[in-house]
Parts: sequence; structure tokens; C-alpha cells
Amino acid sequence: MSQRKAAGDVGRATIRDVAERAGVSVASVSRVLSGNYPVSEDLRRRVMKVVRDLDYVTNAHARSLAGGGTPTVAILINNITGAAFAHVAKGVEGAATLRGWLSLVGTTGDDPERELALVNLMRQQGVAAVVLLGGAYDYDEYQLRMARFARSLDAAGSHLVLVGRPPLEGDVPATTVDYDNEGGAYAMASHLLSAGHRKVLVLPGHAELTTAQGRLKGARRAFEAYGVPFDPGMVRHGPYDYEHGYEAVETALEETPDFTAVLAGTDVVAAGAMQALRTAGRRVPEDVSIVGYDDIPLASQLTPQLTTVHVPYEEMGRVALRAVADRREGTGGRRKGGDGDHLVLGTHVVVRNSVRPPLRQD
Amino acid sequence: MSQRKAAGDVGRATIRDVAERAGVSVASVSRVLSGNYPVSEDLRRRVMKVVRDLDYVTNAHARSLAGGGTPTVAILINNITGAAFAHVAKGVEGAATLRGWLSLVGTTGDDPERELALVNLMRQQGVAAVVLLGGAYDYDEYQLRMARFARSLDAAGSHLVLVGRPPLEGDVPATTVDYDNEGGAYAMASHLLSAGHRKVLVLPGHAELTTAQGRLKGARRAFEAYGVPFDPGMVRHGPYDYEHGYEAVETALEETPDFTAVLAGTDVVAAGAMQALRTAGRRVPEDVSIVGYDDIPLASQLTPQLTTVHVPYEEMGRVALRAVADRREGTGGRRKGGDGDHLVLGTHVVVRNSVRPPLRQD
DNA sequence: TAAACGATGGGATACGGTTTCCGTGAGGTG
DNA sequence: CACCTCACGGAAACCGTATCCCATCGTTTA
Repeated sequence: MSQRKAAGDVGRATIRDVAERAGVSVASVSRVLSGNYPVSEDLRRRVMKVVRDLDYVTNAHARSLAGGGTPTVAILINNITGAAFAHVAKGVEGAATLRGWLSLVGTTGDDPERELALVNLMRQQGVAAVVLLGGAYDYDEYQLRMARFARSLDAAGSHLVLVGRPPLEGDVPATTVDYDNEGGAYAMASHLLSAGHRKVLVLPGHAELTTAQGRLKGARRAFEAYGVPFDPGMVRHGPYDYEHGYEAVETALEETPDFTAVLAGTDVVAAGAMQALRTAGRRVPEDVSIVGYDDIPLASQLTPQLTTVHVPYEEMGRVALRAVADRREGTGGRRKGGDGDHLVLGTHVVVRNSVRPPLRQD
Repeated sequence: MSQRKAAGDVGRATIRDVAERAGVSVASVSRVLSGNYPVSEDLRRRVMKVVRDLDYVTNAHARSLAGGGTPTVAILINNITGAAFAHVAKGVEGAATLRGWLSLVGTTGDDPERELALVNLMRQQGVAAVVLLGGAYDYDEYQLRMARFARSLDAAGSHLVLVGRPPLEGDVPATTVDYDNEGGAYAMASHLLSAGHRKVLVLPGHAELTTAQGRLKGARRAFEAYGVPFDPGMVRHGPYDYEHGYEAVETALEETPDFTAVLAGTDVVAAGAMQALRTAGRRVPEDVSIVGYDDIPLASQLTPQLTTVHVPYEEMGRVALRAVADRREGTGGRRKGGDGDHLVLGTHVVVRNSVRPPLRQD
């Protein structure tokens, strides 16, 4: 019975305990477990038996300190509650698991301080990549901060991945996985316009949010393409939530009640808008058509089912992880330069039952 | 210029680099950073300047090897996409962040193998606690496996927390954070019964799922309390998803169309049921009342807004983390025994607009 | 039969910090 | 003025693994 390790030992067993008990050296135990070195069958059996008896697992911290270790990807998100997030996270997590990677999650709550703290924390953890989710705010200072993060992570052998936001300007070591935001909005607006709608209430989201800007821009372009004058007075900005959709429509019904369709920046906003219309006695889609954006499950669960733009969130998550994994297993080539650093996935309109041609108003 | 560290050094800076550049010892740098030892103002300034210049962060792996380190909590979930999960995770993550803890996330995808692998992975990571989310399957073998996990984690200085599932039997070192599942179902069913409903379609969930069992049992008790015979033929089991709600109602409308209310095991199931009723030309709540369970945001976004049972998911997450944090900072007392090991949070009915008295049928 | 060789196992060291144990210089006290 | 504290800096011993290098033993070849 050893002195420093009593019988009723608490805490985890170390590789030394295993070696001692099996009567072999630590090196041999390590070799049996990692399996990257020839070991006799007898030794393997003896070691494995002790491993089972002691319920031993290797210490991940020690392992990564010594060079090996499981690669880890960190997912940073404003609000873990968003449905879109869940799908991206699923994609990232799934792809990570597939490769034996681990995933960490942190929430920033829209707080730049917290975001900074989290990126540093992840840097401490030595994560292989930090995935930043969701639309970005279009401030100059924001761009600078992200660029700093990117360089800082890059210097530490990690990598920054931006998902669902536009790429950083300049020569910044970061990967962007994006979707055709503007194109989706263009197609969605076109769908309404070709159904005959001319007075459309537009709820793109927060004016400073890049996703909102893209969606608004796409809609605008569609109006131009159809030769329909775009009325800025029909645009109402606000957060991507149910309440905003509800209130925006409520207000619009008082101020500019002659709209025949609502172009919502998000399915959730569309749900709020739908509820407001119904409360006001307007039928959907008979009196007013509604379209959303994102194609989260909610879209097909509303009544009527929502016509919306499908965004491949889960796929984006998978692509994001694949990008960093590839870079890491790295063929070594093309580390910088515009080719693999900006991936754009397609969007498309999903037609359901929330759009009808407008009632004749003459 | 040092030999082993060239000017354009790649990889992260070590504490030695900082010490060298600041012209002090490693120990001093460590003291400045951890702040648990008196240090002169001059030294602190010199060190901090170098830390900023080098953009140095301590290596979390080395730190935890040496004893310190950030406590980490692991959240294990079947499907990251569920709305209920998101809220528990938010609670856990929020409370973790508050204490400077880190949170890991893993998904099991209902695969026992994967669950086992994940628990071991977490054990390797030396997590302070593993939080297992969601209803459990009521198999004996399952109980055994959980008990093993609990003991294994406990032996490694970690701790198992079960959230939203019944506690393990026997003397197992695990904490359970639960909600009054059966009570909520009782209250919800009572609500329907007191409105006058007698023929109620019950969609409790999968028969083997503990949450479904509790919800069914609560409903049953309510029927007994009201002296209304409970018809087992009106119960349809199935997964907690939209499709099941839809299909169950579709089938019921053919086989036993005289029900006046639907008691759904979940808000999402209720949404599916609602859609099926509407498709079949039944109005909600005029012709058929519907109630759900969980009170996720969807409940108040449906039309009509759903009367449901509120489950304090986020609070459960917070409580779960607090439980392990307390145990860890531990007053040392009462490690075992029934007092702090099983926490039950209350549920309550949220009345909205999806219930009306049944139409007179005579 | 001796020498060379392949297959294995053991010992030592590095990974990046934290922390304990000392040593030393400055300042206060009898 | 001598002595004793006090405050802070430096050297070294771990934390648990992986791996490099060398020793050993049984075989095969000259």
C-alpha cells in the first residue's frame, strides 16, 4: 500500500496510479491508451484491466498541455434562446462531434465588454476556433474590435469565424460564412410584387444591424426592378421579436392603414404582425398578405403557414466547422487571400399560404 | 534577443516570455495576474504593460493542471433545437457566467452510446458538474447507467445534476432539479374539467418518457377528483413534436370525433393539434378547446393564444447551477441524504384564450 | 557461435503555470 | 547603533501526459 495514495482515494486516478498497479511504466500506459506505438498483447490486457478497475480517464488538461488533446470550438452568441441560433449551433456541434471535437458555448447578451471577456476566455482555453454568430452592428468601432480579435486569435494559433454577418474589411485573418441575405429579400419582395402588392409594410429589423440592412436593400432593389416606387414611410425599424411585429402593425394600422402586405424581417416578427392584424379584424391572407424570413419551424406552424425565405442555418454551422477543420488539418497552402475565406450559401423562397393577391381597391 | 524565441514568434506567449521581457521572475508575473499576493505598484505596472504588449493570456490547461482553473459545467441534451432546452441552457449559462464559470454543451441525439462517450469526455475535461437535461426513459437499464455515471463523476470530484427528470433511486450521489410535472397536469386537466369538458383527447407524449407518464398521471388524477370516468381510448402516445399533434388529432377526428378538448403534452404538440383541427374545419376554441404544456414563447404567439402550464425552465437552469456551485464552495456539511439533493419547482396554469366551455351537445 | 537487428519497455524531460520555501534589503525599535 | 520584522523577489518543486532516446531481450544472419 503506497504512502501518498491511500486505499479510499478521492479524486481521480492518475496515469501513475494505473502504471503502478499494473506494474509497468507510465510510458507504457500512455502507449496502450493512445495506441500509436506497438505494444504487446499481454501488456495491453494488463493495462486495460487496471484502467477499467480504476475507472480511469486521462486528464484532458494535462494531455493538451503535453501536446495532444481534443480540439475545441467555441460558439459565441448574443442570445441562446433564438431559434436561428439553435440550428447553427446544431450544425456546428454536429460537425464537431463527427470529428471528435468539443464545443463550448458562451452568450454575450449584446454586451461588448462581455464579448471581449469571452474571446479572451476562449483564447485561454486554447480553442481551435471561435465562431461568432448572428448579425453584427455596423459601427466602425465594431469593425476594429473584430479585427483585433481576429489577429489576436490568429496569433495564438486559433481562428475567428463569422457566421451570418458580412466579412471584415481589409486583410484580417478570419473566415466568414454568410448567406445570400440581400438576394433572399429580393426574391421575397419580388414574390409579393408579382402577386400584385404595391403598398407593403416593411419591418426589416434594427437599422444598425447588418442583416436588417441587407434585407431592406434587397427589398428596395426588387421594388426598383418592378418599377414600383419605394415609400420610405412604410419602413419601420425595430428588434427582431414578436412584440415589435405586433406593435409596428398596430401603429401602421392607425397611420398608414392602406397596406396590403407585410414584409417582415423575421418569422417571429411576422408572427407578431399576424397577430396584430387579426386582433384588428383583418384576415390573413385574405385582407393582408404576410411574409417572413428565416424559415424556422414556427413558420410552418402558424396559421396560415408562412411564406418565407429559407436560410440554411444548420448547413452554415456545418460549413463553418468544416472550414476551420480543413484549415487546421491544413494542406498548408493559401492561408490568406480571398478564396476560401468568404463562403456564401444560397437562400430561397418557401411558398406557403400567407400570400394572396391584394383585394381590388377601386 | 533570445535564442529559443525569435522576434516574429508564432503561437502564444508564455508567462516566461512576459517575465523575461519585464525583467522579473515568473513568480512575480503570476502574482500580479492572480492578485493573491502583495506586489509593489511599480512591479504591477511593469508587468501589466508587457502583458498588454504581448497580448498575453494564461494557458487555461496549465493553470488547471497546477490546481487553479475556471470551473466548467457541461450541459448534455438530446436535441439542442428544443425550445425548452434553450431556456434551461440560458439559465445554466447565465448563472455560470455570473460566477465566472464556463459552460460546455454536448448533444446526445437520444443515443446511449453517445451519452456514455460524452460523460466520459466531460470527465476527462474535469468539469465541476454535468447537467443532464430533459425527460428520461423509464428503463431499468437506464437507471443503472445513470447511477454508474453519478458514482463515476462523484469519484472524480465532479457531480451529476438531473434536470427535468425524476431523481435516481437508491443512494446515488446526484442532484435532481425537477418541477411539479404531475401537479401541473392535474391543474391543467382540472381547468378543462371545470369548464365543463368531459370528452378530452389526451396526448401525453411517449409512453416510456417519464415526463409523459407524469403528465398522464396528473390528468388522470384530475378526472378522478372530478368524478369523471377516464377513457384510456382517448389517450394517444407519440413524440413531442408538431407532426405528432397533427396526426393524432387527424386520426382521432376519424375514430372518436366527439371530443371537445385536447390536452396536449407540449405546446408544440398543441400547435400541431390546433392546425389539424383547423384544417378539418373545427374552430378553436369555439368547437374544440386546446391546452398545452411548457409555456414556451410559441404558446402566446399562436392564434388563439394557448392556455398552458408554465414550467420555470430558465429558473431550473439557474437552480441547477446554484446547487452544484454551493456544493462546491461547500460548507462541507450534509453531502448525502435527502435534503438538498432533490429540488422541486412549482408549475402553474397560464390562462389565455384557447379554452371555452364545450358546446351543448344535447 | 558471434554479431547485427527488430520489437518492446523504461527513464527522463518538456508542456506552462502555481505555489512553497528562502533569501535579502529596507525600515522600525530598544 | 545593533537587532528584529516586514515586504517582496527568485529558485525550484510539482500538476498529469506524451514522447524522445536508450536499454534489453529474443531472433535472424553471416
